[in-house]
Amino acid sequence: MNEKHNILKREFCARNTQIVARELLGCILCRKSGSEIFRGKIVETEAYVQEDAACHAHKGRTKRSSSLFEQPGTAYVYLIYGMYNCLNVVTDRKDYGSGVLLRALEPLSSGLETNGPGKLCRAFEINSEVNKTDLLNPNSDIWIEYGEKIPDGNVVQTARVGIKHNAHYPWRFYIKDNKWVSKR
DNA sequence: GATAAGATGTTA
DNA sequence: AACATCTTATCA
Repeated sequence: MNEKHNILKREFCARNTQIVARELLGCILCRKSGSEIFRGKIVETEAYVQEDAACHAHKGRTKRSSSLFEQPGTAYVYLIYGMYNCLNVVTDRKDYGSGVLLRALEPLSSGLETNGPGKLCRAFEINSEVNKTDLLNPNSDIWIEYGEKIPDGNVVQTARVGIKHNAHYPWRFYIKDNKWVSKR
């Protein structure tokens, strides 16, 4: 039996970015490291689209943002403040710059105690090598599986974190009362 | 080629 | 509230 049978379908990511950000809550990010597989439930996300000045794809395709224009389900990893990586899932459609930032996970394997996008990537050994890999490919060392469905009553939608432009947009989603959601 | 700013996290 | 730390974008 294939341990990756529950991987997300391409159509899941090929939708409106805010929908994907909402639906990704409860899904499982998986990372293979050697013979071990680490899993974490996604509990906090943020949506970024091309029209949004806070999005790295806002000014069009650049060397850094080019991943955001790949097909839905592609990973976009970038370095922030010279020391932390952040992981995005590309959404919507090819050649349109949009994605969902994964901000926090609930650890389902030990040793993954994290909160916040930077530590998340440190724990999962996500670096520039992961950039532009396909998160929906069963042969990849990192992928996303379907998890539990989060009812609307347990989803909180608020403003995004740590940005200057359009900071009031309520494009951040997290699971209510979940201990692993980042603070700030 | 130089420079400022940044989707963060830790420390005081 | 300061700071660590470096790539990218945006000038010149």
